[in-house]
Amino acid sequence: MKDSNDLKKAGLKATLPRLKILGILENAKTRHMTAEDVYKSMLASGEEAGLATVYRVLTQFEAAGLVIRHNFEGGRAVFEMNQGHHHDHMVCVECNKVFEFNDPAIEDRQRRVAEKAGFVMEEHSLHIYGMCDGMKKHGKCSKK
Amino acid sequence: MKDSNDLKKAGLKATLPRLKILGILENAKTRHMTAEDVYKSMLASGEEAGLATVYRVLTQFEAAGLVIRHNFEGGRAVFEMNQGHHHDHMVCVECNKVFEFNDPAIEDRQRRVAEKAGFVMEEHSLHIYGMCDGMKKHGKCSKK
DNA sequence: ATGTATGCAAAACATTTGCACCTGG
DNA sequence: CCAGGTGCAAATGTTTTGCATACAT
Repeated sequence: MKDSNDLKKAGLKATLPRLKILGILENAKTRHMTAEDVYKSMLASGEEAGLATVYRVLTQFEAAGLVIRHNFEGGRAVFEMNQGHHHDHMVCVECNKVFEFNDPAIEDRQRRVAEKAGFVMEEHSLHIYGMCDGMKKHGKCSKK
Repeated sequence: MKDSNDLKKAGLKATLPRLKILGILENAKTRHMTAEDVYKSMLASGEEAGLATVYRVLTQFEAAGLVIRHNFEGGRAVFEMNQGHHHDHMVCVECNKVFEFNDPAIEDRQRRVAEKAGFVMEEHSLHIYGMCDGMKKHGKCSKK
């Protein structure tokens, strides 16, 4: 659970908007939110806020390693708290729900592939798009 | 090697801009091009062309399965001819060069992961970002 | 002919930036 | 107090769309 100390460690003043955004990302039911999602959540909780600030703060948090930005298909970026352990994502094309997973075998093979190509891997992302379980079973997902 | 027949099969008239774009994508030295790349290439070969048309045609080609669109990091989409066989990508963050690879073990694990989660996979993308061999060896890549 | 495509300009988005005002330490 | 942060509005960059004209069949 991050707090104002983590912000200071990152060289960022513990301002109200930043603390608020941190809280939203930590307590969100959906761990993966767009900048707009965060912005709306701030407004909803009666907070003065500008969308530009949300973007600025999220970008700073990303640089500080506090959050991770993902570019899934569909144009808008989504952000999630960085929990320290790498994982990949499955995204439901029906309800947009995001599922996390980690497969050591895949991670290992990726390392090998990069190495064999003389490639210095900095980061990697694996996205699986499809239809989630809820959609299959009930004809629709939570969101749709 | 696709031609006007493939366009007709896709329900698209064999117009000059479409044939030209098809040719550019097939013969490009760099298999992965942005819409702007294609547009500039058309102008360079003395073709009347609008960027909007390039986007429209590429989108139609994608829908027809003729080309594949990728959303790498960095905002702009890149397109490549669909050669029929799925592959993943390594992108050099220095020179933007794109390398293709295919690892059966990874493909297999992905299928398993999705299956175990009750997920009906429609597509998947694996992107490795890092520094390519040329960059490591010569201090710079072709493009930079 | 005639339904489609095209080019241009304007619109639509997501995201970033300039700037005057505000605020945390 | 004062550097850094914020909100707002305007700018940016990419992709999409409306519309009158041009083209393939």
